[in-house]
Amino acid sequence: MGRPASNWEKVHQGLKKGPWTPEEDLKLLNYIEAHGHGSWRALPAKAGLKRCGKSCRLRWTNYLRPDIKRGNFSLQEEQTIIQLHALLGNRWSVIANHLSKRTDNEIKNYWNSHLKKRLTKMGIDPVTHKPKTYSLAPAGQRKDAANLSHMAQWESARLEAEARLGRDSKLQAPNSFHTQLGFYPTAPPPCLDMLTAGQAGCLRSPTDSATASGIFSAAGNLESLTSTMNFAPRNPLPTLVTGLSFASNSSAQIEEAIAMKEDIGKSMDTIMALSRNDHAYVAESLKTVNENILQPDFLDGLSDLLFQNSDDFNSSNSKVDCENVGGSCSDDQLEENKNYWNSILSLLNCPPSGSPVF
DNA sequence: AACGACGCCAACCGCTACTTT
DNA sequence: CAAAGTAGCGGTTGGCGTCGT
Repeated sequence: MGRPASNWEKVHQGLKKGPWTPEEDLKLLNYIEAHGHGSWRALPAKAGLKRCGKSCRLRWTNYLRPDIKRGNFSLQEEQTIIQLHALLGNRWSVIANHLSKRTDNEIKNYWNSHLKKRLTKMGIDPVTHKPKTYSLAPAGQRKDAANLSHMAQWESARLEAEARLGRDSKLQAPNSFHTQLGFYPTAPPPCLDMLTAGQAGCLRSPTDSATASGIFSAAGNLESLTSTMNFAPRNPLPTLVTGLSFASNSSAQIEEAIAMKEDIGKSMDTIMALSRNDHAYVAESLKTVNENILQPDFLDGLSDLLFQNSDDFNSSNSKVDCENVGGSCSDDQLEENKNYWNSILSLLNCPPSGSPVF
């Protein structure tokens, strides 16, 4: 008798499961090289494979794709994964988007089998990326960290948008080789610094969330941002606006900066250009909208904000952490922490391909 | 040499989001 | 606008290799 077959079993009756043989790999590879993958569901029959389309897609994306880097992770890659995981959590596909040539599955496995344990050994909670004693910290220190958390929320959303645009751009700008194969390798997502600025400008009060929502909706592909941020009710004064105050020392300057950044929100053309990877248009448009947004001062201010927060954090929680692991906090370690956040910033401000948009 | 414990990683499978009809 | 189809994501599983006893 036994249990009734599940839906999956009904659909996949007679299909092979388990490890792929070299013959199967070859069939799949040959077929995709000749015809592209097209519809994954239809592919197995056409390619002469007794597998489901999903299995073929997974085998291709995680193993056979020619643009996959295999082997040990470099120190740089490890650092990137840890930093992005601190911002994004288990959003492996978004993280993978920033580690060219690595698959989300590979990163996920590496995290679970290596990095998670390493962080745990170091006394860091791999989920929150905070020292395990963090919850005992005084309220003021937690507030500083909360600011960082807000920052992370924004950057998380931005990275998600980048990943989305990256995916979309694969569909929009294939080269002949990829057209032939029917797939597109990881394309450099356009730099969304303007979105960061847009967020800062448009979200200075809870009521402005509607404006932001409109912008993201108009951008079409960015719509899901609104669903992941949860910004307005909980964050009446988003951290990035505070970040602006580091770039502009007087309130008049802040207002001016905010007003200018709202121009970006109004510039739907610019956003649409961004979503279609029309970098030249975006660059030109931004120049006319607000020349100050992407000035180094602004980003430095943002960076300072992080440093200030992390310095506070250093002087309290991180020191606790240092003591926890059996040492004391030196200036070097503080500097290291500062560099940690600096590297996050630089990571976020540079497309993974290293190709500057502006 | 045999066995069990453990770790790694490819693949599975269910769920969700997105697209098409 | 709803339903159906499709693709993508992420948690989980199971097989295989390695190491220790």
